[in-house]
Order: sequence, then C-alpha cells, then structure tokens
Amino acid sequence: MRDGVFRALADPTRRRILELLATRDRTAGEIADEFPIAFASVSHHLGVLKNAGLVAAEREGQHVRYRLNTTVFQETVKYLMNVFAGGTDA
Amino acid sequence: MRDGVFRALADPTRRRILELLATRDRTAGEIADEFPIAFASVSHHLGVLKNAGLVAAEREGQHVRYRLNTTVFQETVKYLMNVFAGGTDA
DNA sequence: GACTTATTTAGATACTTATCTAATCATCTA
DNA sequence: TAGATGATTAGATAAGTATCTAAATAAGTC
Repeated sequence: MRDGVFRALADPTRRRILELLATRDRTAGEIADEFPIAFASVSHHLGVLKNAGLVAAEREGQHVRYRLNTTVFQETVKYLMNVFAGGTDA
Repeated sequence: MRDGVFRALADPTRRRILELLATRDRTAGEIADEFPIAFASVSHHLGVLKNAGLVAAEREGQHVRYRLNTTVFQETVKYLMNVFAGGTDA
C-alpha cells in the first residue's frame, strides 16, 4: 500500500495534479486542461492516484470531481518522519 | 531531483535499506546480508538511493559505509506537508 | 606481485509503465 | 431515443527498471 503511494508520487505529472487539487477540488476535465498530454493519459494518472489513496473521486452528473485525500498524505509524512528519526524498523 | 527521491522511495527493498540505515550506518555488505537478493542488486539499489541524495557513501578501506542523508528526508517531508496544506503550486 | 575480500559495473532478460489512438461507458438535453 | 459532452478502458508501443550472472575495480594480506 505504501508502495503505491510512493510510486504515485514518483511521476511529476501526478505530483502536479496533487498540487492542483491541494488548492481546490477539480473535475477530471479541469485537471486534464492543465496538461499538454492526452486526456486519456491524465485519466490514467488519476486512476493511479486514486488507487494509491491519494485522491478520491465522486461523480457529479456528467463530471467526476477529484479531491485530495489528506489522510494518506499525513500517513506518508508520518512514515518519513519516523524513518528520519530512526524509529522505523517496520 | 524530487523525482529521483520518490522513485527511490517507491521500491520496498530501498525503503527497507533506509530503515536499516536509520538505526545506524552500515557497510554495503552488512546491508546486502539483510536481503535475499544478489549482492549486485543491492548495490544497484544503493546507487539509486545515493543518486536520489537519500544516502551518502564513504569508502572505509575495503568497505563502503552508507549513512542516511537526513537533509533530503526533511526536504521531502516539507514538500508533502506543503502540498497537504494547499500551499504548493510550485 | 599474486590472492582474497568488498564492492561496483556491464550486459541480458523479464516486467512494469507512460503515452498514444480508438473504442466504450455514463450522463445530460433536445 | 439520438446526439453531444465528459470520462474511463482497451490495445499497442516505447522507455524504464529490478533482477540475475559474469566481469571489473579497489583495497588489504601474504
């Protein structure tokens, strides 16, 4: 599960998506508009982020609205701080 | 540069290496002993971690001693917290 | 210098992934 | 229900990566 989070964070497009969502929720289309790549590719990235638990999606009529899942962020920060502090053998 | 950090963190073997180094410095051999994979593969992982700036290496006679680079950890935590707080458009 | 031990590098293979286009699914509107 | 719009899924391709064995480099010992 942690694997998925870091793999998701490893791609700059996906990090940019997260940064966009951090300021406010957006629909898939609004997100896709921010990138020069194909709509389908952005959709794929959104799927990766959703799978990792970093974002949540909710259908709103024709649109699908994405938002940041802050819980997973917090857990990830906690994990890193724990390793950094030498406290993590697990 | 951030890319390298998250890509490095995406592999469970490498995270485990970081966790080991968090408790104390170790030589490449000591680290390799902890894993069931080939020595050369661990060496490769160490290279990835070093490249990402997450660890530093120093030759000590025949051995090469690895240690955690806490600075990059701190920066990474900072980045995540910043996104999490909605403060990062960059 | 030859031999041993510690580590990295090279080359090969299998697997994963980012991207694309085309097709499909979902919802709304006329 | 047909057509339009928004979004995901499928299939293909090219690039990246984790692993291996074998070879090379570095340092200590005899």
